[in-house]
Amino acid sequence: MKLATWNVNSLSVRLPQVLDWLQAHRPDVLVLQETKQTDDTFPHAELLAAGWQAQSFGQRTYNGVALLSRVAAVDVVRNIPGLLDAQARVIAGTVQGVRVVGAYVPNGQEPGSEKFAYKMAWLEALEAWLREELARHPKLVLMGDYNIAPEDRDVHDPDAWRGKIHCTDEERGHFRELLDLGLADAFRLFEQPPKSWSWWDYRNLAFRRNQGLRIDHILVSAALRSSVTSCTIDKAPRKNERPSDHAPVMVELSAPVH
DNA sequence: ATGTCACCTGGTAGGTGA
Repeated sequence: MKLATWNVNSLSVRLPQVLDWLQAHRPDVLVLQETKQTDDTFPHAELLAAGWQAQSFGQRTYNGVALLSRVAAVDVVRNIPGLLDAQARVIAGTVQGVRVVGAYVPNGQEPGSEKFAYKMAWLEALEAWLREELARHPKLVLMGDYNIAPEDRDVHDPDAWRGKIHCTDEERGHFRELLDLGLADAFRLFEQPPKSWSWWDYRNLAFRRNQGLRIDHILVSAALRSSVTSCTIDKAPRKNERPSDHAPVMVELSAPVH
């Protein structure tokens, strides 16, 4: 079973690339972030024609998430239950016996800002909900754009980024709390090339210089950990014309044990 | 390098968010 996450920075702009990528990799699940379009304009027909069903949770201009799967997702949840949130950031569903949570964690803008406080509160709520969700669904994958670089090795220039957004101790503390729920960072279950990033700023020729951060992650529950056979970042779409600033991250599971 | 991209409003540019 292949599952993937991709912040597409506008699905209406990136739909051709998403369709190409689906055809090339044929994942069972792909969660999208920053679709930036409302559900009434979501491209269900194009995706269905290619073989993927979609659950979308969009909004105008900002945010927006979707869950694409070859087998329809069931028990679909939009946003974090119990959290009053005007922003569309979470879509969850069960696909082929695996609970899939797709998340677009708030950016946070700058430590000390209101947006940073929102990010911290949002992560608290995510952790509380996931604790319950894991009890209900031991086989769980949490994937998306976390807007957190967990360690210095996930940052192209750790000294320059120290204490900056995505790299603060508070954000990294929240990432560790997610791991403490029993989740594992699938990417780090394997030896990986050094300087592996999932996001490169559009500015400063950052991609050409490989100046990026690893902020898109796939966390797997303890029940799934031993069935993970690979986890990779696919840089190829970042080389497209008009790319997203993020690359897809993909995980492969051997047939889930029932 | 405050260096780009996407989207909005409101208009042929400027603001916001990332």
